[in-house]
Parts: sequence; C-alpha cells; structure tokens
Amino acid sequence: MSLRLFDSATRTVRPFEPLVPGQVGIYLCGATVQAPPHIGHVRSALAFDVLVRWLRRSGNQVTMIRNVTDIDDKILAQSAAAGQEWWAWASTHERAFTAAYDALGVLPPTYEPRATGHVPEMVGLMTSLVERGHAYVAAPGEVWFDVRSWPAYGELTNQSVDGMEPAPEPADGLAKRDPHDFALWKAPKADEPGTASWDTPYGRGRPGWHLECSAMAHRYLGDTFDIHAGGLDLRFPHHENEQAQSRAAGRGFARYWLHNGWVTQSGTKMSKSLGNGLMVSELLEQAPAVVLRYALIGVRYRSMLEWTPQTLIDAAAAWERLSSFVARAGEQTTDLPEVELPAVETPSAFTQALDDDLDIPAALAVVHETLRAGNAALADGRHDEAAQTAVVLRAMLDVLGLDPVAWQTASDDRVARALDALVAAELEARAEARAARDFATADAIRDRLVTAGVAVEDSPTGSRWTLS
RNA sequence: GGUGGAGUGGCCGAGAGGCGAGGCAGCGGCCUGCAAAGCCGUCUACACGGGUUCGAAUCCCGUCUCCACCUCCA
Repeated sequence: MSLRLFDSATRTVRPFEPLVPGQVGIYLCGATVQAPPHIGHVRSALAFDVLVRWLRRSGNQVTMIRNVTDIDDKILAQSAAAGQEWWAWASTHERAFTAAYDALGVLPPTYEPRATGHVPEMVGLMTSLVERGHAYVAAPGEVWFDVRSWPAYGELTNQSVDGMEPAPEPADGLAKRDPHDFALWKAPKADEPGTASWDTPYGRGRPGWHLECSAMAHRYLGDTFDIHAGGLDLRFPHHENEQAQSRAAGRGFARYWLHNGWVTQSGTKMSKSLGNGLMVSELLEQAPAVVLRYALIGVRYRSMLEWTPQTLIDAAAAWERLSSFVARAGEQTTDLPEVELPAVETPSAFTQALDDDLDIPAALAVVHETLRAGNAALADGRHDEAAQTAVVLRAMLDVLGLDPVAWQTASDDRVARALDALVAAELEARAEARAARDFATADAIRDRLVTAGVAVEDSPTGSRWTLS
C-alpha cells in the first residue's frame, strides 16, 4: 500500500500521486507574525513536519515552502500601539516562531519566503487578474477580486456565494460589486507609515493576505503543485480565495488540500482572539521540548487535540518509557548506542498506519507494542534481541522526529565526567551498605541522590542512575 | 440562513459491520531488603431512541448536545 491522504477539497481519502513521481511540492501557510506562537501554531507545523519526514522516508524529494506573513492589519495596528516600526514588530515575532519550530525539531522548510519580499510576484498576479476581468480597481491602491466573475468561487468549501452571510460593507464606503469581493490590494490608511506601501500600476498600497500566498506558492512551486496545507480555519476565506484568484489568473493550483485540526481546551478552539492560547515558551518551561512534540503529534492531524492539564504528564510518562528503554538496551551491548541510525525497515503495521493519512496514533500503538517486547527481552536477559528491537524502535521514532538518541542533550563533557565519578562513588558506598544489610545507610544515600535530581534503579546487574 | 466537524471507559485517543488499538491513571501479582524501573494479569466504553443484519461503537432513520468557518485566525 502507498500513501493515501484526506483531500479536504473532495472530502475523501485518495491515493497520493505527485505530479512528478518522486518529487513532492508542499505549500504550508505559515504564521502571521503578529504575536508569539501558541501550541496551536506549532501543532500545524509539526503535523506537516511528519508528512515531510514520511514522504522523504518513502523515497520522495520534498520541496517544503512555509511562508511568513510579515505585513497585515494587525501587525500594523499592534506595532503602532507599541510604538515600534511594523517591520521590527514582525521580525521579533518571526524569531519567536523560528525558535519554537527549532526547539520542537521541525525540519527547516526548503524555503521560507516573506510576503514583503514578493511584491513584484503579487503585482504580476494582480495585473493578470485585472486584465482578465476578474479584478477591478475601486480607488487608487484599492483592488478587489470580483467573485461573481468566477463561477467556480466556493468550490473548495462547497459553498455558494448566495448562501453566505452577507459581508459587512467596507467602512470607507467604497462600492464593491459584491459584498463578498475580497481585497487583492489595500490602499494605505492615513495613519499608516509610508514604509508599509508599495507602488503598483493601480496605485500605492499593500498586499491583501490571500494574494500573498498564491504569489509565493507559484514563485517556488510553479503553477500547479501537489499539496497545499494549513489550519482548518484557513479553508474559508483564505484558501478558497487563493484558489479562485490563482485559477482565474490562468494558473493551476494545489492538487491536494490538507487541513490540520486545532488544539482545544474544553472543546473550544485555542486562538489569539479568544486569548486562551498556551504559549510555546510557557510550556517549554514545564516539560522538555521532545515531550511537547510527542504530545502535539500523538493525535491524528485532522482531529481536534484536546489539551488538558494531564496532557504533558501523559506524554512525559510515555516518552520516559521509550527513551529509557533505548538507553538501557544500549547499555547492554558492548558498543555505545550508535548516533547514526542503521537503515532498517519499519514494521508493516507502522508503515500502513502512516500511509493511511498519517494515522500517528495507530503508528504509536505499534511503537508501544515494540517497546513492550523490547523491555520483555531486556528483562529476560536477551540483550542482543533487545538491542535489535531498539534499532527498529528508533527507526519508527525517527519518522516521527522522536528518535531518543537524536534528542539526547549534549552536555559539557567535563561536567558529565565529574558527575559520573561522584555518583559512582555514592552508588558504590550504597552497594557496600546494602551488602552489609545496612539499609538505613543505603536508603539515606539514595534519598540524597534523589534530592539532587538523580534517580536510582537497582537491577540484578547493579544500580543505574539517570537524571530525573 | 449556508458549509463542515464532533460526542468512545477516570483522562487522552485510534478504529468504522464479527477478532477487546494504544497511552496515562487505578487495582492484583512477579521481581526487590524496601523502592524504582520492567514484566504478567485486570476493572471501568462507544450520546439517546428506533431500524437493518445471524451479528452494529461501526450501516439507515430520527432526536439531543457540543464545536467551528462564513470578519483576523494554525
């Protein structure tokens, strides 16, 4: 079986066949960098990070584009309120997003275009729409897409213009041909800085959000490309508008549409406007980044992910089991655990799960079954079998960006050596006390280590320790 | 009004006509000086009412509840 994906344009799961076999182009709507990222934002990046990893593992060359929207109404408004330049505001938050992606192990996109760097491409697309009669100039710098001129408008989200809620009339009183016409270009408002406008054949202004994404997608992926991805909330109007304007301009567009679900709390969407967003930086203070990653990819990408106070605790427990098995299996072999992961087939049930529209929960079930078998082998003293199981386990976890060896924190060698010697001395003293059946002393040593953050586990072959 | 999604055991969460997914927590056991870790076993399920079927969490009809998009949103 090969990869099947749920295409939200047709609302069906269908076989994924790239336009050019072996090469996949993906455009993911990235962030509007107006505020620091919450976990909903990074969930989207993580979901499609696993898609990229799986496509590459399956032998494809993947071009991943994730844009940065670095100019829009809110960036202008918020930067002004903060007394900053809009581009400084955008830059600050772009760095926060990059830091969050990096911390969580999101592979860098092939290219990460900024909207402001693609004004000529946007103007080109807009010009083409005006010339073809699908857009009109309402005032200098004010260009709108004419939804009634494009009969297919609404096809992506299965809606008709007549069934939609009437859009509010624009505040500036400019006449739209239809209330649902959307802005391709926006004339600057009186209080907006001159740096936020660009000259076009239709007057000075700044790009509308939808135009940006179409222009950047075409710039890096061509007229027709394989996958357009983004959050479920972008389906309408953003993605509908992107598709309409690109097709109306005579370009093709995405062949598959993938939409990720939200992170919810008590069933309600986490969002900037509701102010219930849990910031990535905040959660990274509560748990290691890999645990947050585990928690955010463990639910099917298009299901809602219900976040509770228990979520990180559960993920931490599961991660601890996985990583400690890989560590213990490695300790039983003569060699140290290989950092380089040997090429090995993943179990077919795992492969089938990911091929089934990235069913990560089912894939994780295979991971945990493998883990249990590995732990049982270890408990039985079948060390070679355990070591081999660890390699298979790592191969699966690698696809999910969760290979424990890759996540091992590099520590200062001198510190590690000193700690190693000190703990070893403590454990030796404890072993002597235990041998003398002086358990009070043995327990006192263990308590002292635990207080210092060193967890001790006894086994028939001796005691091992880990940082807790 | 239009379009779409959801309701599974204490919690999270897959599955989508018959073989108890999985994780976390709980309970019992093994191991241990005691723990920890691990292993074995185990208790709580498919919103409600009908129907189809030998068999329904899964299909059909109806009902209820919740969420979302149609304005900026991952």
